[in-house]
Amino acid sequence: MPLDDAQHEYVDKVATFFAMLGSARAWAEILGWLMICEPAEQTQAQIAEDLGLSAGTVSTQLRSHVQLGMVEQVRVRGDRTQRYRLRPGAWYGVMASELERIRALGDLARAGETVLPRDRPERVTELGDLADFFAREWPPLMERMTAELEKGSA
Amino acid sequence: MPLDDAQHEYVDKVATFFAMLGSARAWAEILGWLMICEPAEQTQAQIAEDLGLSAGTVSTQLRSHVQLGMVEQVRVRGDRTQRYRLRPGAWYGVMASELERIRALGDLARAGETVLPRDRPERVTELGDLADFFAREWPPLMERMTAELEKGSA
DNA sequence: CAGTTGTTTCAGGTCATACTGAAATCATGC
DNA sequence: GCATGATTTCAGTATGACCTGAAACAACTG
Repeated sequence: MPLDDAQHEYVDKVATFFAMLGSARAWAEILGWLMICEPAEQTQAQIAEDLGLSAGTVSTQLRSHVQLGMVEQVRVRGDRTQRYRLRPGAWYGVMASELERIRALGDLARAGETVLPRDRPERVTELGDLADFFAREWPPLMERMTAELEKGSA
Repeated sequence: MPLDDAQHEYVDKVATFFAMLGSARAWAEILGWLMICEPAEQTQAQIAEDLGLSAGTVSTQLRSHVQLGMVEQVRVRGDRTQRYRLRPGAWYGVMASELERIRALGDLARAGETVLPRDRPERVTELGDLADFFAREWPPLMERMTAELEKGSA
């Protein structure tokens, strides 16, 4: 089913947002469309057709989504075609994975201690303190988040 | 003062990290150098010389840092040259500004309500709930952060 | 006011990457 | 096993970003 005007506008809005953050346009368009398409499960061919993208682009960018954990494949017995859909809890997963980046920042700060400047060393140490703080706070924050979101959907 | 081996390695580490997140290499190198250079205040010419970058690149990328609030200019009376340094609390500011992105995500989710799919509408609504959650949690988290970091530096 | 040094601007070269289109590959149904 | 259609791969193109180098500009010194 092709996109109507409102859907097209929304896909564009999502694509613009994520493109601003550095994502490939096609990557972001696919994400936007998978948020609102009907049914939620779509084949690569359908996505390519609906968004006017080449099959190659859809294949590549979908693989990226799958690797990032945003999208999952759905096997349908008796049907040759694979379907893809936004993974339940996809948004939650994105936030949870931020912890890895926080840890990487902490590593970066610790590596800086070997070249710690005498003048204003807090340029480096503040980063370490910040990373430590978030490394401590993030897990309980994630727990509160899941508790809150489940409550909403119950 | 040119970089010694350890400093060069660290600048490279910082540059690689931020380049992975999509930053320009020169932007990230300048950031890394401003974290550990001595003294903390540097002129554009010094930075260009030390990092082996052109004056134009340093001018452009430094302006970006200033606009993002990471770096500030230091006026020195009686000296023709402007100096730049990593802003105190620069890392804190980065985290605090995340609230804007959270709000933007919320706007995106709300815009999606006009095209809410019948099948699995939580693809959109979960994003909104998530954004609302973080919009509520972020300010108190920031307060705890500042309290904690001040305690450490006291 | 001229000279010197630091900064900004900008045209051009270089490089990385997104995307396409087509060929190859794969998976399934008959 | 063959035919069909979906998916993957890949060479080629194009778009855009980064960076440089040079010229214009600004700010201070003597």
